[in-house]
Amino acid sequence: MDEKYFPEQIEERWQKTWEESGTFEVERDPEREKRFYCLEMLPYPSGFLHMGHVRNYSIGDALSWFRRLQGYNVLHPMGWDSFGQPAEQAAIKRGVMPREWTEQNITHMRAQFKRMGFSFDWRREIAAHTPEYYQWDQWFFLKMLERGLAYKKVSPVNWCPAESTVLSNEQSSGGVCWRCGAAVEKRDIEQWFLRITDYAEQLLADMREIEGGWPERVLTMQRNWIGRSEGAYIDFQVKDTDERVRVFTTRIDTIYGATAVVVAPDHPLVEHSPLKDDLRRFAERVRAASAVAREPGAEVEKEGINTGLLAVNPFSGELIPVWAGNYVLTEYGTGAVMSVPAHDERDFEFAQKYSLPIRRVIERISHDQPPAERDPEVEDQSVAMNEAFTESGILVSSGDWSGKLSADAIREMAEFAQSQGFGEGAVTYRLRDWGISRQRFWGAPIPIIYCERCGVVPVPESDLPVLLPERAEFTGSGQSPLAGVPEFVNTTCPKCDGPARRETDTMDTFIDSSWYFFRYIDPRNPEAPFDREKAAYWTPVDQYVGGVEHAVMHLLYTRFWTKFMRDIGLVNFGEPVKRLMTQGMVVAETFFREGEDAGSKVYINPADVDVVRDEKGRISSATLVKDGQPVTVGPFEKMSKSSNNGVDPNEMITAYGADATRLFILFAAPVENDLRWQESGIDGTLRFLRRIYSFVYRWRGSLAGAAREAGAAGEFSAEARALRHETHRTIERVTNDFEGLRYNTAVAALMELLNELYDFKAQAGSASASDLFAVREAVEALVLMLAPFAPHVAEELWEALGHVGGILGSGARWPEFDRALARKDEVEIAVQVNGKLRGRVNVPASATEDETRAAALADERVRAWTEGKQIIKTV
RNA sequence: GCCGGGGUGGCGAAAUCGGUAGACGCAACGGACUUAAAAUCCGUUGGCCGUAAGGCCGUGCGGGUUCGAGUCCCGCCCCCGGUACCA
Repeated sequence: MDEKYFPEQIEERWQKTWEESGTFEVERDPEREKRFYCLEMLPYPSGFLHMGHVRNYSIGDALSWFRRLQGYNVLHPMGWDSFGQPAEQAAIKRGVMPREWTEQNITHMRAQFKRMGFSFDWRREIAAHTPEYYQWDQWFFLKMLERGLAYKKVSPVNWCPAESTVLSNEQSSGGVCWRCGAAVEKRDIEQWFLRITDYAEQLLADMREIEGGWPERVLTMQRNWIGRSEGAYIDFQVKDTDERVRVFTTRIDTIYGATAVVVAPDHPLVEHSPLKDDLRRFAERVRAASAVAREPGAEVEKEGINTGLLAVNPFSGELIPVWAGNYVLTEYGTGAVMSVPAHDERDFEFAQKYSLPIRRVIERISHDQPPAERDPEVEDQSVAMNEAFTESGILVSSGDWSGKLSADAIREMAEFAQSQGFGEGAVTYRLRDWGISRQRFWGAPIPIIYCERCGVVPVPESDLPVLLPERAEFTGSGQSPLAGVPEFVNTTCPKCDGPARRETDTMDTFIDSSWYFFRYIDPRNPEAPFDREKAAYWTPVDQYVGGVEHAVMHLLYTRFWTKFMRDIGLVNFGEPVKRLMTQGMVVAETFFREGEDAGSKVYINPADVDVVRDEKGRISSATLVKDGQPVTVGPFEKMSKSSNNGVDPNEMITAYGADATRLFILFAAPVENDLRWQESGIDGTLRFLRRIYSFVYRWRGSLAGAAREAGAAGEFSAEARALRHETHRTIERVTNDFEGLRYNTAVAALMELLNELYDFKAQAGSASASDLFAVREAVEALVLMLAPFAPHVAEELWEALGHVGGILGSGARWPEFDRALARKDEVEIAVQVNGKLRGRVNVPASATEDETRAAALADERVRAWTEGKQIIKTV
């Protein structure tokens, strides 16, 4: 141990020790029932670690250390989400092959991870782009195909024009590409789908199992995304044709108020319209308009055309017009609605614009008077209503159904429709099947062969993996580069041996990440994706940590995938993750100058800026170091290339050490909050590490001989008792904070304990045996509790305190607190008179209410406020 | 619009059950040490009034419950995230 704290030396030394002694390598051990699977979302190997990564993995790493110290067998693995777009972009731009590019990046990033000192079991490392991994993607695909869960169809799909590829609904949420933000277009393309909709009901119902363990907002987002809607299908006969138009409604009770049927512009029914040419033009226009990315919240003007067709309301027999409207969506429900202007806002707006009748058929329930039956002759309420009445109530002007409550009518009318053969109760979902075909090279090939004679033939399991070729032409044309590799495309049919062609699309990379954490438990298994026994021991994941941006992508897909794995007998549960933590972003100040073009900004890296602060510490101005001229101070933004406000973790490690960097990132804000990066903050945590280091340095000689048993230390002085109280109280707080992942307060508690140690009156070298015992107890607890945050320095200090073999190797355990010691034997009670703080008194913790009251009343200041008054009180 | 989460010092934040608001840290200011700087150590730091003792005010706004409200209830405002012609 040096006199001064040099993070670099310490960190290098312990990283080497950990690696050599396999400190974080674990095996399934059925004897050890206490096991813990701690997982963080695997990174895309972009080549560089950023602060978001550091935060993500520091959170998981701290928890892993905590559980290890508690005696758990902890699985904490790491791997690479190494298929994907950027590798292919690099190939297009710079001609480097995706595999080469990716593997270089992995090498570089792995070294960065090691430099952070994260406690991964590196023997279990996996990478999605290796055939040993992606063959199981292909295997799962074949299993889904067998079970009818994978199918191919032509459908309008989301197309990202910037990246020339198809996206799933989840990946184009909000009408923009999840990766690049480009407005998504619709294209008709034949592609493979997975029937995630078969699991819609389970995905909703099983949320009960993870409620409390997952953030409420993630569950809400998934619930909304699945979008379950209960209602009924109703068929309207179209006059003078054999066609029926089927609508979906959740408000069948309002059907007597339907004054039109409105269909989507490209609904098949419009072919029967006498105005079909106009309608086709209308459909074109609507289609073009919807391809433009819209501002969220911007409402599109409702437009429609009367098709000239008439439909029969099956309940009332009434003939109503059929319109085509831009507000009816092809992809939801049946692409057709019954328009009830009186009771639906959209229909109301549409009816007003096109002067359709508005007929009220639901009244608010009133206890004073029965609902008035409307005069059928004057039933148009266009004047009387100035907005739609969308609540449920009691039916009026609805034939035999009048007088019923909405809830009853909804049920009974659906049953009636079914018995009459013109409808049925139904549940629809917003969730669509998962389109997984990508016109990409850098992904797992879809294991399908097209034979002229046999048609679509799955690749036999024994022929897996379907290997990606080493090279291809990268043009960015929108067709898979695989199509241009004849030795890949041309093959023979597994059934008839005749000439055949391979599927050239690859799988969505979200398939890789849907089950990767099961591969960690058995990463080299050549026979199966993983061993069931091993899975039964390690999974489900106890704690998962990652960004919230995956709420309706990865986190939904992986729940679906797990349910499928359960159905084919690989696991015996349907929820892969018990607890989920979504960490906040790392944000930093931005600085910029006006660019050449009006309104454009040139962002300047914070490292190149000098800031001037006013006496309150607020930034008052900033100048560019290079030229001394002022720059504009912008808002805090997520660290990114585009805002040029990223901080390189490598530079932080060089300047402050991995320990201080990790400690700061966990201390500066609660894990779910955004974290404002301020370099001065990391100074504070470095200071804390230096203080604890120099304290141990000063005391280690004296502590070496200190008693390890409280009894041997004899009587404790008041100060030693107070220190022991602080120690045990801190252990209690920190332990509880770990359970709730409240790292910021855990670190604060450690800082407080260190402050107590600095305030402790005894000096190293002259302390009594009992003082030494109290200090030793405090320091050892402090060092062990520091290990999850700053493992290198904790190891160094643990060794300095006389322990051999490293923290985990020495058999150290998370400190236990003594409940009696954690409680104070004397408490300060604040005395309030009429709700105002008037004094403080110290009483023994065991004091009765009467004693406390007496003590309170004896206090001078309290007496001054209670003099001559009657007293009624509580404690 | 709807759903979810928030609003506490100059800043990040704390207050786990309705009981001392602002722990811990940053920044700032003052002091010690130093030829000097860095580092380190000590102190001050929500606002107002007061020489002081002390008092008053203070957790987005307005009400309410309570001996007592950052915390509970009612009504608003604002911010962040998600999402939408979803029938």
